[in-house]
Amino acid sequence: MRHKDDEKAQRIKEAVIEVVLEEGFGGASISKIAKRAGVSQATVYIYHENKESMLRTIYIECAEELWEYLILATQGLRDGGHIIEALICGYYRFMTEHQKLFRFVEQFSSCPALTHNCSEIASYGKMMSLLQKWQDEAIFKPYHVNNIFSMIFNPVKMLAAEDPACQTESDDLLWELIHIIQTAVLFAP
Amino acid sequence: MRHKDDEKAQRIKEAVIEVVLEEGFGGASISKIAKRAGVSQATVYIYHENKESMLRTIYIECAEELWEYLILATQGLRDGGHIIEALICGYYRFMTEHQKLFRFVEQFSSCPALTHNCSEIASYGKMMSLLQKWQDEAIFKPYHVNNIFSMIFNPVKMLAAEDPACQTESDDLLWELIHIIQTAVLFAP
Amino acid sequence: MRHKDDEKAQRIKEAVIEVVLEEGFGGASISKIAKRAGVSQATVYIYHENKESMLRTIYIECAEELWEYLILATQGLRDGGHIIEALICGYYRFMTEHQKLFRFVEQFSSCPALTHNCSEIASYGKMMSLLQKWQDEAIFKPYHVNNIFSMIFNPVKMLAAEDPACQTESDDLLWELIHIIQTAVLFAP
Amino acid sequence: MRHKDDEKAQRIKEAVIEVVLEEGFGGASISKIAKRAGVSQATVYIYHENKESMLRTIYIECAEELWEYLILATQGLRDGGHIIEALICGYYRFMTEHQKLFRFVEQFSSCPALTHNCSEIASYGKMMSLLQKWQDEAIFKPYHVNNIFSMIFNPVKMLAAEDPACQTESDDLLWELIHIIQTAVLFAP
DNA sequence: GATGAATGAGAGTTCATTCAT
DNA sequence: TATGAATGAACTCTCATTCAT
Repeated sequence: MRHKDDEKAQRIKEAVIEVVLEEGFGGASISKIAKRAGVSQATVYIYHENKESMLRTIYIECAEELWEYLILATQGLRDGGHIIEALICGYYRFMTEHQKLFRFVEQFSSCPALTHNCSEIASYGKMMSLLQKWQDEAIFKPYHVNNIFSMIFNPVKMLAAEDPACQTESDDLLWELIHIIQTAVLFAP
Repeated sequence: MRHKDDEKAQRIKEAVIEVVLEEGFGGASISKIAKRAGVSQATVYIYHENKESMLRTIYIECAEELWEYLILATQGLRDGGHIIEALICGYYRFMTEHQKLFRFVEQFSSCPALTHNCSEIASYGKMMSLLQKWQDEAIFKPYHVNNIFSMIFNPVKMLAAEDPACQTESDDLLWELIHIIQTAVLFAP
Repeated sequence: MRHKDDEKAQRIKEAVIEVVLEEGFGGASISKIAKRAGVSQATVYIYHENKESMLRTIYIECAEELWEYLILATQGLRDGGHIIEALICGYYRFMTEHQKLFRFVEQFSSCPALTHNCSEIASYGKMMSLLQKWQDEAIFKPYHVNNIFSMIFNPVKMLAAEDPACQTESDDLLWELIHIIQTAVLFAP
Repeated sequence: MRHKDDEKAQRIKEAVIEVVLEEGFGGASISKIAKRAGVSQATVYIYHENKESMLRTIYIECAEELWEYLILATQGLRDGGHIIEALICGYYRFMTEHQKLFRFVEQFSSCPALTHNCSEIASYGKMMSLLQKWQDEAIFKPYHVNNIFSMIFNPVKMLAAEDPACQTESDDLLWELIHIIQTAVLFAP
């Protein structure tokens, strides 16, 4: 299961994401994935033990990528306003710049039948610890960290669904949202 | 495709929801659904034209149920604080009381391959209009209605994922959340 | 199994013929036939014991119709030339005027799996006897009656396949064919 | 859909022909065909895209075989009497020596629902050209080539239906038929 | 006489997976 | 490492047929 050709592994990963998004988990067959990746079906089994583990592996990689991106985006920041701006903007930027990847993660994580043994996303845990740390430092109001998390990351998701044509309007919504969350979660200056 | 036996239709609907939640959309086969509903596979096709339209029909029914429930919960309310409380509490109550149904809707709506022609949920539109009306009446702060919507309904979803054992903790989180949103979206009293 | 509504029986018969011609025997399902006839599937079983016997019954009716038509067309004729003209012309006329019915018979009779117990077409036997009688009367050359039969009825079939647009050309072919067969089967005048 | 094992392809072809003859097109299921060929159902789909194209492909192969056989049988002949003898005898011999194959072609070609896009039989066209050539050389009487074709090939078909027990009687009929057609289509010597 | 509802059986097709090459 | 060929199991869906109304 160790591989020579990392480019082939990458092609398979992209194929999985694209096919899942286009056809749903039901329609994402090894045959379609292999065709899209330009390899034979048997080759897929050189890089992955079976279909389930393939999906899980790729999901975890994608989720890690998302949270690591956000952790990086806040590195060194100490001001609450900047932190929230960095998180929401970063989340939004990731969403738009890696649309497929992001949607794949969303779709996967909302399916209990798939997620039920995928709590192992390291950088998600790291992000939770960061939030906790910032709260310990009294950067946020003294709310439960879960609620802080929800307030920061859930509302912005809706912008992913928007018509990507109206870029300007999306930007307006985004900055308004940042302002709302800042006011809600931070102490007045 | 016309029916007499509404109880059979109901059994099929429940079976669909349960099987989808247990096995995901990929694993939800007609055979499993029929077995769970206690009818023959062929009978499923008396009540639904095909699998895709079956899933869509049931999804729309469930989504309508959710939003109608919330519309009812706010009927007659005129105070911003009460409205937000009713919406968030109602959402939470619906989530816990109709857990399967709710999770089915969530899972379905995060799958683009399925949703792509399901924008036809009437009472979702009605809810948006209500939000707009309240905002026209200056009950909410003058934010975009989309952001209002996101703030109210997205954070509370996270509570659905919580361990349902700690009822008390969930309640704490809920009331804190209501308070946060009220402060964020309403004018100070 | 005796019926009131002969018009319904007729509608079913026509539906069978049309559906078989359009979809082949493989695609001719009771459901399609019933829909085309404007009755319920169950009603078909009031008029026919089962699918196989339905097809056989209708086939025999159609075949009888064809041969009876030809027997009538030669009634009273005593001259060889006229007889052959009447048979070939009659066959051709039947073919074009009852195209569906004729093609149904052709298709059915070339399928051994269906015909294997349908040798019971009375007027086909009568036609063979007529040919035998005419030969006994030395109207035809002293060939085997089977060959006489083949010569008269098989070549003309090909005209059924022709482009029905070129009516004139078909007519030309027909009259030439009649002439050929007359010369081949009759004594020179 | 590319193959290595031509013997397997051949086994499938034979299975198709046999099952179609025994059960008709309606009864010829992939499952029966696969069982008869000694392969799994899925294997059939390695050699053929789907059932319809499988039947069509095999039909065309068989029809080509028939007409090529007859073209070969007349190669080098220049005398009208010999040509007609070769064609009718050849047709009859092919019919008896490749009975299954022949009946399969007959049954298939009389089913409009199947044939509707199978006019692509190359050697059938070649045979028509040959007939035309012979007629241009004044070997046949100046009849339409379609009628010549009908006269030569249609009557002999009937012998395929005869009880194959009476070999002697069949031979009698055959030679008589050849004589009839020769007289009809050729100039008197 | 007529039908809507129901179903077991089976249709064609695709699945995830294996293995010899 | 990579793959074409192979397959048992499972898929969605339709079949011919029955029966209570």
